[in-house]
Amino acid sequence: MAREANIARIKEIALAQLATEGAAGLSLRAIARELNLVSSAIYRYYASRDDLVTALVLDAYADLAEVVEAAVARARPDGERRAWVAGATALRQWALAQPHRYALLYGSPIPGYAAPATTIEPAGRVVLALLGPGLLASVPDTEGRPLDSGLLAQVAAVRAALDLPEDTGEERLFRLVAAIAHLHGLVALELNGQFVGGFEPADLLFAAVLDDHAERLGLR
Amino acid sequence: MAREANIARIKEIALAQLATEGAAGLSLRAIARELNLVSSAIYRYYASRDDLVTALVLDAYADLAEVVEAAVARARPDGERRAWVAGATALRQWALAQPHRYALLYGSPIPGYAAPATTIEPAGRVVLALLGPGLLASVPDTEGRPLDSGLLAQVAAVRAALDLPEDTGEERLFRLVAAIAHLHGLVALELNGQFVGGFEPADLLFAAVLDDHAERLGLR
DNA sequence: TGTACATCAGTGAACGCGCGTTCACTGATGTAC
DNA sequence: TGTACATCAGTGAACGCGCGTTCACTGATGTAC
Repeated sequence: MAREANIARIKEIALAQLATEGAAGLSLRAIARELNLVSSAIYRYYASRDDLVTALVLDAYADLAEVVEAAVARARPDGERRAWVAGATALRQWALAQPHRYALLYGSPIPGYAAPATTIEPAGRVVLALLGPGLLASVPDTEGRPLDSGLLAQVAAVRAALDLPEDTGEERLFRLVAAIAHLHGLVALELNGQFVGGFEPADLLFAAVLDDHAERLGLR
Repeated sequence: MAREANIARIKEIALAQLATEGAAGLSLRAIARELNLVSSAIYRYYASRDDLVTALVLDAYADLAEVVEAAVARARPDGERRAWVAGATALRQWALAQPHRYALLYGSPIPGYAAPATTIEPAGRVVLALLGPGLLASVPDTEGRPLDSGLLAQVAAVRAALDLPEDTGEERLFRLVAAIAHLHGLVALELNGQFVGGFEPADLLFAAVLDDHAERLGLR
């Protein structure tokens, strides 16, 4: 059907705009122009600019989740540690290759745009992909200082949001959440480059931090 | 002098815009309107929109650095560990109180705006503030696995960029850089809230991670 | 096989709005002699 | 003390451009009988 091909073209052009102008500069008129269409014709495909943005967000989450899932699946035979590193590295590569899409998902919010509730679950899928089917289970449960009870409750909320098994230890989950936050911190630093003038954490630092978390998570 | 008061007013209004419209929506005309000025009058104060943005960026770096420096200085008598936690917490509080300014410095880049070289040094000042006058020295030098040599070189680049003493151990510096990346990762997560639908890492998780880094850095 | 109708992608004009930047200018204030 | 001049904040009009969204419409294609 030509309709689907057109939708694909629209998204493609929209992504190119995202890359050059940023999310705030995404313009339906400019897309129409590039498609040799009259500006109002876009409304046959998306009811509004925000609708298009939402479509891009959903696509990006799905795409990223798939990439991470695939990487984790490929590495799992070599152990959960390798799987963790592979998943995180896949996320980083995806972000480096398509910084505009990463920014769309994890960057500063787009002024005037509020992501609808439909994006919550796909966002969770990325986290689940990083955790993988076996990572959670293979992190040992106790280690180091015990967690504050309030913190336990907070972490339990993540468990609920992600629909993880009831018996997932909060302490394990806490360490995983912290590791994922670290992951995003490094990626953001690398992408925005605003950390220390000109310095990019890059491959090695990234690998070292991942490794460190693997060690502390007790993965093998 | 009235000039300085007007510059202050302009910046004030610009910050308010930043908060509501985001950096991409910052408009000289809107500022003029709010000041009951004709739009061209703004050009008596800033040569262009980008100039104004740069002024806001410089202000934000300076302001943040000051806040962190003060917090670190206050806590130092209680030891370097407290100083680290205090500095990081100050950064987080600043970011939570003024998310738009944090986004201006560490968020996704503003389309069409390239920060001039004059912003590099002020950016470094924030990192230096977090490191504090004594933190670097009080982190023990060796621990755990030795670092890859390429990574050592990368970390040495940070040392040069920040103008740190020649004898600053790379391994120490690496752990500090990683900790700061973690810090930004958590803050970005808390601000953007896009991590796991609706979940915010918040106080306790933040504190636990900071504490963890303090432990691993060997701070007391 | 042929006709009547519905569907739907795309048109073109318009509404009402925004923006950054330039330019020649006015008019008040401050400075030098 | 008074005059001539420079400085400079602010004016108002204009240039040339952008945007999202609505609306009545055309014309081709597909569907039902």
